[in-house]
Amino acid sequence: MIVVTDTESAGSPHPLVVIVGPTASGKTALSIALAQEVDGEIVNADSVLTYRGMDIGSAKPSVDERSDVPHHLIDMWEIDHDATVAEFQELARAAIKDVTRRQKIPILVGGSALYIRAVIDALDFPGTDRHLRAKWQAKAEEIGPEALHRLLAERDPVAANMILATNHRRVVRALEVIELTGQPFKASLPAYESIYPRLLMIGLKIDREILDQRIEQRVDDMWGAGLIDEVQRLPDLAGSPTASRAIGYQQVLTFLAGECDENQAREDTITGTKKLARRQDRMLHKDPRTIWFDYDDPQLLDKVVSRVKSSMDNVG
RNA sequence: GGCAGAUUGCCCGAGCGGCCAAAGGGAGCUGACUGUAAAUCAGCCGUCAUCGACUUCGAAGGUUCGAAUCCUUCAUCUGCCA
Repeated sequence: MIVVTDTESAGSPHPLVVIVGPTASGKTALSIALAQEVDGEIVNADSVLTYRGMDIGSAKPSVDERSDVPHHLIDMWEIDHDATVAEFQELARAAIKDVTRRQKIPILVGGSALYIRAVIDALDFPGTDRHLRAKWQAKAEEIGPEALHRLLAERDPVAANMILATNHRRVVRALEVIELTGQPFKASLPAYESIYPRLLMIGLKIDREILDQRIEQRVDDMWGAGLIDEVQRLPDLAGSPTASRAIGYQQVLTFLAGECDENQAREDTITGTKKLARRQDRMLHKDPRTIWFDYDDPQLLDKVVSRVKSSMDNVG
């Protein structure tokens, strides 16, 4: 297991603060307010915020908000960049190191458990190879999913046992990794043990009914703010394998392609966002390290600030 | 006012005498996850429950061994005629 060395974090009085919660739970507001209180800097852990030009549909913090507090890993990629967790992991760890070195508190903010865990836990990604992946994808279409799964079973019975044949994407990925590394595909996530010894995880808890209302409101606001225009200003979006999948963008692209009407796209965005938020929430709740607070607790900021401060006092 | 057609579970929608608790889809709930994760996939989804039992297909009656499916009346909605 990788452990961050003393000079990087362990001996530092600065913890790594992580703020998690489903989409529309108020992470952005909390993280900015917290950063101002404790002299922190924000490290984004959201895959869509990394893209330049995707502002409205990603609910990206505004330029104003970002001028109050330094933000890292936002707007760092062009639309046609293939996002990968492996690359993100490296950049995020480097950003945290940099913030810590400057004696500021890094605040990692995101809704995807995999992205958060990629940064804070001992995950080692084998990387990707476009050609290998394309090759296996083609193979999948050629011989069909069952045959592909049988191939996987020959090469790595353990992985095949853990991956359903119907989950083409994971089967393809497993075959890709096996060929890339020459090693079996490790198909299970590690324990919830951070490589950052001074970790404080804060979760925002929100009732689903209220969350749904906020999502509806948020999507309506996005429409009013010109999400469709934004998509039209991004000619590369449709061809991008990762950016085009973002909720809201995906639906607007479908509308612009003439495959549904505008209202349908708006409604699909709402339900898509609700599903996303639920999935995020369920996954996030499995992490036993997270300390949960009500999203609308009037003392929220005070409580979180005092957690952060007490974790700093406890040094040594 | 006259003629024709509809009414199915949270929503859409198939079913047109037994094989129907009722296809399929959506929504919802839950789970998996070293990947592209705002992705991908799986299970559950009338009620209670172990096989099993019980209440459903606009409402009320009727025909039949047996009805979501046939008949009658009522209610609501939709087309054509006035």
